[in-house]
Amino acid sequence: MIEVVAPTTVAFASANTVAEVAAAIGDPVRAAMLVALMDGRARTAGELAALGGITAQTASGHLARMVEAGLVVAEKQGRHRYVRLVDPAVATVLESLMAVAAIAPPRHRPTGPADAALREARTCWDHLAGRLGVALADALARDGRIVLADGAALVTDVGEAFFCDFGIDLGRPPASRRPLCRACLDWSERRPHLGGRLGAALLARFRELGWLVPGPRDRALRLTPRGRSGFAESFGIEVSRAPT
Amino acid sequence: MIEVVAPTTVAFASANTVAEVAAAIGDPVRAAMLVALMDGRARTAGELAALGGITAQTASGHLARMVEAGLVVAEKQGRHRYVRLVDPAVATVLESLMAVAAIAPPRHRPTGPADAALREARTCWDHLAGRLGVALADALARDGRIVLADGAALVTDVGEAFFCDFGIDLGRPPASRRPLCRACLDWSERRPHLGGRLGAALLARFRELGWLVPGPRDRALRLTPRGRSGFAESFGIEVSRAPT
DNA sequence: GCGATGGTTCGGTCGGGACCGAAGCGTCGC
DNA sequence: GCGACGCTTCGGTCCCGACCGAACCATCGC
Repeated sequence: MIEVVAPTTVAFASANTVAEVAAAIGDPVRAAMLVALMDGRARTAGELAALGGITAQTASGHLARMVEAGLVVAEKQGRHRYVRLVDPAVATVLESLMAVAAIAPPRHRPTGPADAALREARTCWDHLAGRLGVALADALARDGRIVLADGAALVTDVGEAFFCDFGIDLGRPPASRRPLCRACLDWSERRPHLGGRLGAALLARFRELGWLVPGPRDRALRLTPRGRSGFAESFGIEVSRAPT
Repeated sequence: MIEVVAPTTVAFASANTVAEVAAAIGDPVRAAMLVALMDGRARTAGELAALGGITAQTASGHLARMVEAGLVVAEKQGRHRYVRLVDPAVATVLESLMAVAAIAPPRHRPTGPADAALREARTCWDHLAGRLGVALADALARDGRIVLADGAALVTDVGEAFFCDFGIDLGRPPASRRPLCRACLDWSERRPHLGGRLGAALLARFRELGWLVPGPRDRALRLTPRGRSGFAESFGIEVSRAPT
């Protein structure tokens, strides 16, 4: 018997605070900073200022506002101040905003060469996104290693054995309540890729194997020749045009 | 063999457009309007103006901006202008914003009586959310009718038969690409409830059976005495304190 | 100690946008 | 036709916030 208990004193978010959070994202410079932080890594205030093309003092104001809104946290380390997203939920907001922005009528939207690399393969929080990420989810589902139905994702028994062979230990640490395997909507492909602990472990393993190397500054990932053959052999994924 | 094809000409969302969409949400009045539209129903411009406590001409400006940002669509009908969310993806953004707002440190956040009713049971786009929605998902999972693992949700064979008995036809209309059953994070409970086609069908059936009746203006749902016993008998859900 | 570096605070400018009053336009009811 | 109604456009006010220059504070290397 599941009982619905009386109202708790949980914090309640009214429509006003939705506006506050949205407004804190709704500035070109701040949005760029947040997107840059989506890979989960922390950056210094100076890096973020340079990224936004603004002076340090303006960036300081932006950061203060985002801290106030509960989007990022900052911790001092020596004379640097490292900033990171406060929670994966923030990355989720950004992804969903991108999805809505992608629906909107494509007005004058200049797409540069960096965009192409991002569409190809990038990190989403700590897992793999982009065309390669979607293809990976498709391949795993095709081979019965995961079930990818209706936006949901589950690891099968076959899959568990496979991932173990591939060098990923899915033994669940009791401390972590993080979902094992989450279907995360890819904003550029409009189809799901794999998130959660499995998604993170897969990306970590790919980097360990030297299949993917991170870009210098942005979230783009570069596929190495070894990765090219690796994805083909282990997952049956043929990348038609390798990004150079 | 799954092939990753060369880049398509899909519309690309840069960080700037994320800011545009977020800024279009990031005003207290506009956010309140959008939240009011989250049930998927359309409202007239005048209703939304009254809801925000502003004059008609100011509301007109807000609506124009939200249309421009691709958040809502408006269609004229006689001398009224009906406004609705452009896509469920917009509701997803709002839900995720609420989730982030709920994480943020609970500052002076006055919670009124309407909030309590909303926490109890409400519509989320077109399905059931709130404590009752979360309890329903829990109960269905406990009875093996769905599998609710790691934020994912799948209907079992047992469940399919049960839902059929309950008066819900899950035969998939080929035209609809909408997920059958989606785990939707409940912002007030921080736990998943059921969305997708199944979630929508369940709520529709509950209203058909007279178990739940919609509130006059907001998204709150009221549990009827019949619903109280119905939820107990069919799902084993005991609501400890019925909202009057 | 002293300068260099990273970051913040203060003061001031300036543009965008939220708001309303008034006027204009289309639709409905009579 | 005529007024009532729903909504938009125009013009104007006002305030918030994004930005920078300058000064200030903390830390590091020496």
